[in-house]
Amino acid sequence: MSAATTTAAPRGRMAKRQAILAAAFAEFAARGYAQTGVDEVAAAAGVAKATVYNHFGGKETLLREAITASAEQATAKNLAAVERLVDTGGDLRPTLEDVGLRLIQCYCDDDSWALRRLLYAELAHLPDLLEIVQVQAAERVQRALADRLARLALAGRLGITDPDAAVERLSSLLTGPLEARARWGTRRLPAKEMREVAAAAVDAFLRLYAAGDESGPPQPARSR
Amino acid sequence: MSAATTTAAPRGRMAKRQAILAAAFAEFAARGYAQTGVDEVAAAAGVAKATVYNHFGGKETLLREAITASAEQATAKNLAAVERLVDTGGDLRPTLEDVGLRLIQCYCDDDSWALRRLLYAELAHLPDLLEIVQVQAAERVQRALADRLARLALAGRLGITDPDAAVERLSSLLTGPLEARARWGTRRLPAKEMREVAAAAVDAFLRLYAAGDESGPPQPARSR
Amino acid sequence: MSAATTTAAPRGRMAKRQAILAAAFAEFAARGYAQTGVDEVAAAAGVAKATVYNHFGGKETLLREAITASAEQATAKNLAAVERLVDTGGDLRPTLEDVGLRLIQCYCDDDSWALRRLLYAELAHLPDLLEIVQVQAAERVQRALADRLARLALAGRLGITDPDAAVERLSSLLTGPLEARARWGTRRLPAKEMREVAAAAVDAFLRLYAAGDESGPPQPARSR
Amino acid sequence: MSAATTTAAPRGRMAKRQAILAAAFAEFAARGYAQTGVDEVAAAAGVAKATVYNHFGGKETLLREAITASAEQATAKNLAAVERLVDTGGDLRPTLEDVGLRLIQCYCDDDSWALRRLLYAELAHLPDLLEIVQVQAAERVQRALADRLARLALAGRLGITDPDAAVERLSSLLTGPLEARARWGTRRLPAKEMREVAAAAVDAFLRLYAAGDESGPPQPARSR
DNA sequence: CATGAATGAGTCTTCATTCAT
DNA sequence: TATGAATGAAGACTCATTCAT
Repeated sequence: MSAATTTAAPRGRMAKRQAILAAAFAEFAARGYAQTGVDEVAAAAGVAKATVYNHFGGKETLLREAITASAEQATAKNLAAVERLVDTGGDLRPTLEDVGLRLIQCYCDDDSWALRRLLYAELAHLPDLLEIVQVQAAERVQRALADRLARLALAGRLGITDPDAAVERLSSLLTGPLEARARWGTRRLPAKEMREVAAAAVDAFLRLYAAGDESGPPQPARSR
Repeated sequence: MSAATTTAAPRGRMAKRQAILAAAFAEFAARGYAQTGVDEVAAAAGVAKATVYNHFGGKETLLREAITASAEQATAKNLAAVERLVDTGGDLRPTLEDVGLRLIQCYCDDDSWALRRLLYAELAHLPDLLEIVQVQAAERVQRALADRLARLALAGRLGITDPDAAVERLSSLLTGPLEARARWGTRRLPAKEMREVAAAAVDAFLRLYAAGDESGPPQPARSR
Repeated sequence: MSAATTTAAPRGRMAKRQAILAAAFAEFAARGYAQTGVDEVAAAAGVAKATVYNHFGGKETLLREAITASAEQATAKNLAAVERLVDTGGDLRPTLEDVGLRLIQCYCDDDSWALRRLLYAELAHLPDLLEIVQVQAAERVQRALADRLARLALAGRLGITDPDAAVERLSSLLTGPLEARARWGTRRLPAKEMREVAAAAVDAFLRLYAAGDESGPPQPARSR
Repeated sequence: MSAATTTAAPRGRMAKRQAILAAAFAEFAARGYAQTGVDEVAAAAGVAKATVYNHFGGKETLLREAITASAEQATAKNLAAVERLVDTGGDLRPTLEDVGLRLIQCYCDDDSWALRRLLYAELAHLPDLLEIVQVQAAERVQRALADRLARLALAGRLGITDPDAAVERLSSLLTGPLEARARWGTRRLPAKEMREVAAAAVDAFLRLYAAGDESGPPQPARSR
């Protein structure tokens, strides 16, 4: 998507719509929503400015739809990663490390950083964006991951009582270190460092939730 | 600071400067940098628009200085929290929970969310802001916390080999859950939930780094 | 052109461009470049301010193009006057007086004064304007006049050796008195006075360059 | 005067006033009246901005007084040149050439060009400036020159009937070529070229007004 | 439907001028 | 009187949006 800046004029109508969306996300991500003019988006998409209005009606809708589309793509990638968390019968650690690494790669993707930047920047301005991303994207991934962990617990491979709490811990251990290490998206993490973070997170996670260890989280039922 | 929107006209020159900075941060945080006019900042600070330019020379400098000032305040609060991590001789858990809770409170402070929003939003636009906040604020707190943990390890109270890695884990466990729970700053966490998160994080941390447990992190020396 | 201040909204695109140019020259001439706002030019042209920017990109370009256009018009008028200097076979004096009077009328035209005012005022600011006017306008007229005088000399009607020097003298005698008499454009010269100046200049010129009189200018080849 | 840009802080009150006037003329001449801020004048004069207002009350007065002062200096120089036009008994030509050259030098002085630029630029804006310069400066010089020519005519050295007309011709021949040659003040005339112009003008003048030649100007009494 | 052209509202910035010390 | 600070009015320029073709 970040490569859609210059496109050969698309022929179909839907192709034009897609080109505009892609250009919009790329430009907004590069310079920020307010700093990007509709002209620039139109130019990057290879259409006239008025065409953007014909398709989306206004700049705000354009942002909303561009963010929604991007969030959907990101969610799909995350879900694909989670779906690799299957019990192969062997050691769990390499499987978890693989999934962890893939989730980290999703998190560190350029578009992913751009999406978070746009969200943070415009949250105060467009609060309903939160709904889209929180409910449609983040929670779906969390739920899918919780499902898989619950299944592994049922199978006796992990000592998990509260899958939601376990997911929260695993996610925190995976993504917590990334903001600082990737300097909020301005530095590209080398693959080696990603693997280290994944390994460290999975190691801690396994020590916390070893099979047969029912000590789990100490709090009573979580209040959420 | 978020209450300084309407101020009785301050008398000294420095007082005016401070009023402008406070107003700028509050207004930028509320509506975003690009969406906020210098007029609005000036009005909120109770000065004329030109006075803002006399003091700061332009809108961008205003943002820079407002962010720097806010980051300094946030850093001071964080450091104060870290400094409460002293070995009282008794059980470590309540001390860690107290410090953890305070760090969470810092993280969940309105100004803190506002600061992160502004940073995320303008990072692409003003990359040097990262230096200020990353080096002057985040790393300083991390280092201070690592120092304290190292001291506790030396005293045999924690089984820590690599203090930096331990800090990374503790921070992740403490702040990782907050973005989703606080809905990126649009929901105010109840005190009870903060305590829960702190307790859960400290519990996991203590289980990972129990005294005498030298298993610690599995990787060799971290590559950063 | 100085009457184009209020125009019925022109329909074509070029018509709008011309209207803006005319309005710009009139307004700049009336109040000076710096004292005239783009709003005023736009209002006088009957278009929106942004339209001015769509066409010319900025205030400075607007001035440049307005001056260029005006200089072209003035040059055309001057050249038309010069072209009337043809050898009718009869007495040369009335022909020269007619041409001289026309040149004086060009010089004393309101737009002509305005053009000189703008040029003088902005020369330090926009030095390349000199090129436009000096080369494209003044020198073209001088050359055309020199050509005609040379032809008359060849025909034995005037005793001219160096046509450039002769033109310099004729121009000086014609326009030299005008600045003071017209009070630098703030006073409109009566037709009678124009005729007097023309007659006096031509009389002196004819006495200096009577046919058969080869005394001419005393210097050797001019050093320019 | 054009060297007064940086001044050691003057001590007396009048010295300060003079420094401000000199700085004002220099700055106005360099960048134009509207483009020059009062700050810049104050800085160039080495005083505070408010001091300028204490002395002159406003920017417009500052321009008026600076122009007046400069015009007085220019007039003095011109009058000094004219006063050298005395009958030495010998050939008139070298004397006239000397005076003519000096007048040309006055005309081509940097301050002189700057003065004309400012006048032209602000004439529409401040019409009373014309009075100052036209009456106090130009006409005084013309009258002084007419007086001298009349005296030479009375002495039988020149064939002049109407001294005003003769002055008009002499002035035109002297200064007419200068605008184009000096490119409206943007090119500095070499001394050789000044001498050429002076010689050519005087030669023409002497041929027009040779002693005993009473043909003079052909018109009836001039209508001014 | 796609587009080039036009626009009105809004923003940053400057500057002549005044005031308190 | 001289000055540093403050200000209100004004101006250049931009941009999201609409209209005529």
